[in-house]
Amino acid sequence: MIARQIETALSRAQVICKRRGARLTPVRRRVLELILSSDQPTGAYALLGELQRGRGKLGPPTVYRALEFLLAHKLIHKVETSSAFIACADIEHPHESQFMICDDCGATEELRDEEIVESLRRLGERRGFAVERQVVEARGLCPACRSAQR
Amino acid sequence: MIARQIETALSRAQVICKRRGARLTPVRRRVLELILSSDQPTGAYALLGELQRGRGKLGPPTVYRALEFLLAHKLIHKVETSSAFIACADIEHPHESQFMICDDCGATEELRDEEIVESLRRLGERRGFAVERQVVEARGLCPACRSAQR
DNA sequence: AATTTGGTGTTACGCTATAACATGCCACGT
DNA sequence: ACGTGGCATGTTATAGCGTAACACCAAATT
Ligand SMILES: [Zn+2]
Ligand SMILES: [Zn+2]
Ligand SMILES: [Zn+2]
Ligand SMILES: [Zn+2]
Repeated sequence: MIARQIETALSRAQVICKRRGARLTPVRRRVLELILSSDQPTGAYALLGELQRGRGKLGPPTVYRALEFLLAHKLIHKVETSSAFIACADIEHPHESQFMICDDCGATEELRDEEIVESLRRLGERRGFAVERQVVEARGLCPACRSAQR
Repeated sequence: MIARQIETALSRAQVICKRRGARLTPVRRRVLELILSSDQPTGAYALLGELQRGRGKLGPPTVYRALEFLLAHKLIHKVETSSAFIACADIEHPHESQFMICDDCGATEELRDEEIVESLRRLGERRGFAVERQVVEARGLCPACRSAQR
């Protein structure tokens, strides 16, 4: 993402937080900025490394707490199979989403398919299960790597 | 699972491996047995601990290599959001499956819904993505914990 | 017999995540 | 202004998950 878009996204996040009485503090804002800057999912320790470039030595809890906040407010998603974090593509409308992850280059795309969301929710309901969170990730090869393979 | 069923499952696994020219060695068989014995997903280090009770000190690679084999042959599944391993409920028919995991008690159920499998595969295809592996996990509250909460 | 292959043992290390406690900051009621 | 309670952050230590690299051995292949 380019600088211009990042600023816009940060402003929007700021507004959303204010509306909810939540505080997008400098640390949290900076972590979100770092995640927005990368087009691929970023690991917690990579974020920590970047954070430290500005503020000297910091411990993992600092970044994990910021991540916890950003996750709670759905400003970012966690990609479970990569143990990494990615900016949400539509923070105005909290949602469940799905991810396509390339095993070759790591490219990760956020998708939204209501059919899958509903199927999974219904599947749980039928069993008396109250689904709170969905993790749906498809791993494989992206179009680019797919054609490069041959 | 009770001892009787475990033996049956192990025998079936043995047959399947032989058919494929794969070797279900003592270590691998033992790890599978441990996973079958637990009705909840088991972590690699818990398995390692059990393994050591019989064979003295062993390192993590021993158990991770066994897990790698069992996963490759679809005798077990990995529950990504728990970093734990669970026996497959139908090893005769390799498949993609989904999991319902209780955040409260850890109870984990393997489901099979072809609709979700197909939706996700098609979703990938539409984007030129070749889906090799699906991770579909729903976290929430199981029926028991749900009623216990009130 | 020599070579190859696959499985295991061993050591060491890296990455991911959290517990526990200390410190600092700010809003609020007095 | 003062104290206080709540929240965010800093700090240290440790737990949990996973793999690289190399050594060894036994069975299969030549
Ligand atoms: Zn999103
Ligand atoms: Zn790719
Ligand atoms: Zn299964
Ligand atoms: Zn439960």
